[in-house]
Amino acid sequence: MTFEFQKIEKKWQQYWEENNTFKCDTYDNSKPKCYILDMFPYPSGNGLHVGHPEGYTATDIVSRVKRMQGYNVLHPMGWDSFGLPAEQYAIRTGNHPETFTLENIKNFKRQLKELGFSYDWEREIATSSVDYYKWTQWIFTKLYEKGLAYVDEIPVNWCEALQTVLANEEVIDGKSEIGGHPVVRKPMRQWVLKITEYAERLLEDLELCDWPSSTKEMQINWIGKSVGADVVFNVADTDLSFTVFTTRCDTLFGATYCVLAPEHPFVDQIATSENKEAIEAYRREIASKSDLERTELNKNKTGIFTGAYAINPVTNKKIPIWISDYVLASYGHGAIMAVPAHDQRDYEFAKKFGLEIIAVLDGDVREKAFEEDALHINSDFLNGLDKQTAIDKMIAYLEENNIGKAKTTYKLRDWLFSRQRYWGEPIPVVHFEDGSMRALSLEELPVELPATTNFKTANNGESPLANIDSFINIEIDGKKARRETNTMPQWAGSCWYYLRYIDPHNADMIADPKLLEKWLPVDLYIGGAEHAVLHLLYARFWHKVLYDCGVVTTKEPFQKLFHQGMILGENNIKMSKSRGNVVPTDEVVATHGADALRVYEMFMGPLEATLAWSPNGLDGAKKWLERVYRLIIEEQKISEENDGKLDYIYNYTVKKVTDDIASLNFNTAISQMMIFINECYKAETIYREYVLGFIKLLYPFAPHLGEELWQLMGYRDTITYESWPIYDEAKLVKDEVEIVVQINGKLKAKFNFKSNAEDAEIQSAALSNEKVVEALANQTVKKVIVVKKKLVNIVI
RNA sequence: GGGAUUGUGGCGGAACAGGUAGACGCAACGGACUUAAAAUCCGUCGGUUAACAGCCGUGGGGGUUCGACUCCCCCCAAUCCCACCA
Repeated sequence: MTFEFQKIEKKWQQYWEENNTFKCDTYDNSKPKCYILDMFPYPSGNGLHVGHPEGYTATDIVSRVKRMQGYNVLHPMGWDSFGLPAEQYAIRTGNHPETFTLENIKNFKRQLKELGFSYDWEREIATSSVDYYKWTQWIFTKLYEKGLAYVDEIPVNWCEALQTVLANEEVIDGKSEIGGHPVVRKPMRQWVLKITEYAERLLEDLELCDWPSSTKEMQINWIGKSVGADVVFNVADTDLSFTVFTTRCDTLFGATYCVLAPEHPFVDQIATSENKEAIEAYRREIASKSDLERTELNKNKTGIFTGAYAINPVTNKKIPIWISDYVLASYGHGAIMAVPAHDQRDYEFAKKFGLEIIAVLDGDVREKAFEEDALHINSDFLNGLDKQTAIDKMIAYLEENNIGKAKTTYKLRDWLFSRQRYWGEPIPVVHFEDGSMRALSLEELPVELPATTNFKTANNGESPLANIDSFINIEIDGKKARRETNTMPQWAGSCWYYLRYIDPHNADMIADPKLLEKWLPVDLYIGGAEHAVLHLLYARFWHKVLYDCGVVTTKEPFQKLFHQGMILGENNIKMSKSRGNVVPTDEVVATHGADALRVYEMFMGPLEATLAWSPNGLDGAKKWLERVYRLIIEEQKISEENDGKLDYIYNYTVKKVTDDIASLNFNTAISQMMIFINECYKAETIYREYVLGFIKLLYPFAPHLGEELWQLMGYRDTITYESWPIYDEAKLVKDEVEIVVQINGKLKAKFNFKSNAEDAEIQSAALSNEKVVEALANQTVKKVIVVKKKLVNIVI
């Protein structure tokens, strides 16, 4: 008889549902809290494939163990349900995106339930439901009030195919992240969030986060702090001046020319008439190149002389001002001072156009720029100084003479926050006829999405909401007003969802402050590494704003973060519909069951590893569960008496599984359970207590089978709140241990010896070992190294 | 170009405050049980070899050490992130 997983899994899923087994009472303070969170999914029309449940299984295991260890566990799930696919579906079919979204949610929910995850479904949220996005809008009004949300006419990434604006983060190599459509620059009125104001805190507080170092590294790079100075250059024979940013103001004596970004508006003011035509031509050439081409060509510097000269503020020499696309308009001031002797890019440019190269650091600049550290030369008051001293002195000089100052810049840009889409949170702002505007108050929220059947972008690229007169034209404060028609990007809802789970049905507040204080931060957060800089940076930003508003009391939202790896198709390629290598969870659940899927995915390898799907491996997991079932149900070996033979292996297994789960090493936890089961097959009898303990260890991984076996052992209630097994330290001490004998580091013999032996005893036992004596014949022993309980190494 | 991570059997992976390399599983092979197959149970399974003797083996080359998958230096390869960032 093998166990009928379909029947068993259904049975327990039903039991959990009927008994509300995983309900979390957030007000219950009798136990310590533990908040375990998954990155919630976008409910796509395709449903779950086997890649989805890897992270969900990991958090589910931890949640189930924590419950058994006496924690009050908050383990919720919801839907990141605003998004582009639903909108595109709506445009295509004319059906409302909500209908489509709700259907998908229903399907996802069914699938997640069939995988046996222990979510408290009473806390389910969806970012596209009015009850939820009312509070997303409320947070926006807080941002607005703090001056962190502003309108600007800025060149944006416009995607013609998607008819929308994309954030820089959503554009990859000049193409949209979703769909790979071409993206062009176009000036438009946009809402922008001042994330740059939080750059320093976002950087500093990474220290507080127990996160993978690679993720922190990516955020650090993304924020891109660089410390340097602004230096003001006057334009010769005019009253004009411009500012450059440099990290090496100490090399200012070597600045022999300046370069402006071609798009820099200042260029038009200073360019001499004979150069204007060439400049325009150059600009056109640049504009026609994609970003990719621009970087590809970076070996060959191009540029045009403007005809104007700047005055080097320390040498007072006239130096030419050029334009070149190697200077980016979007970074710093879009202008640089060029020090060709000590910057390879400047060096190449200077060589190509025959510009002066003056070494100000003591190094060889004949072949290439000298970019190492050295003492200063040709630098007047900086001569003989090292880098840092020279920088400090130069900054002091600049500030004294009012020609520059210390400055820190960040690569991080303000967050382009508006989208010209229907299926998103309407930005809760109204515009009056006099040009003023205001954010709506809490009483005026939510701004609901109006019903419509036309989901296409309005002319001139405006949101579809601009087509709906009844939505736009309102009267407020006794005046005629127009509603803002832009909506928020998909990231908005996911910036704060972890707060709402804590108090999901609160109609008066975002959440009860007492609960927020108690439950934050999230103790464990698991999700894909692809969110390392987008979602995880935006959410941290909003959290800090809410911290400043007094809504939350922790500086950071997610204490421990972990990224699960990707599951590739059998052919070692990323699963995708077009490649036809997607394995849907429904299929696996039908043929192997949820428990087998969970055990297999956790056993495949380390949680963070990217691994290929293997049907054989899945079979193996199922067979092992059957083997466990047979052992307990059929073998008739269970005894009320303990013969002691499994003492060590049982206690070691409890310890190993407990420790491995704590460190998220699920693969080795499972292998240890397998070893235990193998030992049980060899044993004559198995002590009943050990069977019960093992079932508890198994339960978080294979919850349906765990519950079933628990019941078959005679218990009526769920195993969910039984206490986690404890190991007996004393039983982990062996009387005898195996001692290895090496000669010159190579294994020669092994023998068993009492574990509490002294070095001398072990040594003499080793030296009198038969094999060792044989190997040592005619050799002189130089030295003997003894490691207690482990080995003896004889040097000859 | 910069940064990060990773290289272990036919395959996924164990083991690293330096101490028996290859746990556990998959595949393969053998045996038992079957009329037979599947399933199951019991074995074997890095290479070389007649050998459970010896030798060689953790991407390659050096080094430190009684002893190195583990530490140090130099290469090589792969993956990811950033990329003319001043």
